[in-house]
Amino acid sequence: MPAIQDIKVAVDAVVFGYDAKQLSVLLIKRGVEPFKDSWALPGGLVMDNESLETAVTRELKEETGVQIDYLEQLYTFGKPGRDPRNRVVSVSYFGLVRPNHFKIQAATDAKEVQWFPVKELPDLAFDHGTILNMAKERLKAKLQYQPIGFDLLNKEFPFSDLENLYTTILDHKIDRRNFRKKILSFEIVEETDKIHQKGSGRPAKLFKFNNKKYNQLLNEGFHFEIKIV
Amino acid sequence: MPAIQDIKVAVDAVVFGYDAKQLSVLLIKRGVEPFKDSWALPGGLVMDNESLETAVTRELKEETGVQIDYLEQLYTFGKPGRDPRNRVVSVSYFGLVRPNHFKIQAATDAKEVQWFPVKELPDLAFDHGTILNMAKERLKAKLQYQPIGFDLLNKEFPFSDLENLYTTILDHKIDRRNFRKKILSFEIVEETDKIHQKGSGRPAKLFKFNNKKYNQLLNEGFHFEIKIV
DNA sequence: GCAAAAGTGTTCCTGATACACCCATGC
DNA sequence: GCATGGGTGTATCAGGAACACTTTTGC
Repeated sequence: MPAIQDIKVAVDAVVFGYDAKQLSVLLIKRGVEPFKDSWALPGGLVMDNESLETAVTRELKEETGVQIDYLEQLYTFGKPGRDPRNRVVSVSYFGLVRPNHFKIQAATDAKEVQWFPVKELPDLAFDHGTILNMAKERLKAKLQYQPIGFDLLNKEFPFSDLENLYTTILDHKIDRRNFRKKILSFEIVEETDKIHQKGSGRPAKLFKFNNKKYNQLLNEGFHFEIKIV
Repeated sequence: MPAIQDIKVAVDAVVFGYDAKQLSVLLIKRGVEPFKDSWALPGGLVMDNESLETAVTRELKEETGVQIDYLEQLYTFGKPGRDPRNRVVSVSYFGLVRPNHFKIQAATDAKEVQWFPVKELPDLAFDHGTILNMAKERLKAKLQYQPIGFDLLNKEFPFSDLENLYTTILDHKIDRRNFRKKILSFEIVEETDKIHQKGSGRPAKLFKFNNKKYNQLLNEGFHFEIKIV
């Protein structure tokens, strides 16, 4: 057993947002060394008495001001040398926010915060590029077997938003009729009596995800699945 | 930022073995406080200059003597209070071993090592019961979308072993003909020219998993899938 | 010859895929 | 009246599920 272990524990978050047919990631510009002025994932050291989840939520709030709608653990990165100063083990998280929680504001260690479309990412500090890639894979995979897409849309959304979300993130065409049929067959989205007008074209009914119904179906052995490719 | 962080980093491993139609887990009896004489997952503190994977492998070798055939990260547990002494964040791993690597031998912090059938588990130290449950879920899920079952069997195995492995771990009946047809249709297992005699009954051809072929198919977009339930 | 496990095909049915036209609105 | 996006049904096809008898060996 080592006499005294000298390793720090940090958390980092990859937070995705979706709006205007674009998938974006929340990044901060570091205000302190190392990698001062580089773009990086929001995150920081865990405090002695808070849980890992509390730490991510706190750091996100402090550094970016975003309110998170979905959060899960992604992976833990701990190779010696990933931080040039001390050994740091980083527990990374994967988060999603709705468009109306997009308001951001930099503070503490972050001198800037910005949403970057995933197609136009800057170089990232540390091994954050690796973490981000893993998060993108996770998002693509999960979209196909868990209804997490709804956490990227407004609570009430036109069907075309859902459809665009899938085609954009998975980068694949979908047959509109079959997609709608499939989603509706799950009986986890409900029609509302609201109607949405988007400039030109026929107005669209708004739908909403019924989470209670989803959990109930889960208990009965239901399995969400949208296969693309 | 906290002045000085006081958190330790550990690794723990849930190692599964399969033999004689039983799924077993590798546990150690702790030789030191806390939880002295309790059964626990093998693991321990990470040394300053080793990676997390190296740490698990080392601890497994030291404490149990097993050689691991498959290893992946499972989840990181870090709630304050999970260790009665210090705050310890544990990165847990999920491992599989083949029957012929079943030889075990206790050492260092472990005063005993033993394979426990998952149906007859003792109470575990710390939150190791939770970790073990998550590992069981992961195993069940992965069996259905990755060919990891082969890492629990001998390199060359009769088809019935594979079939029994699936029925045992997933706790569900499978149609022998459909199962064989499905697996063979993937073209990732090959017939060998060996034959295996198991007491009574007709001798069985031995098959082996072709990992190169599997990886090649993966690149072509192949997706392993055995759906049960 | 009988007990035990291995090996093997066909039918049916469900669910996925492919595909094109009409509708409601703004300008 | 035309441009824009929304809404809808059917026919075909592929893959999953159900199902039982024959073969080879040991005793």
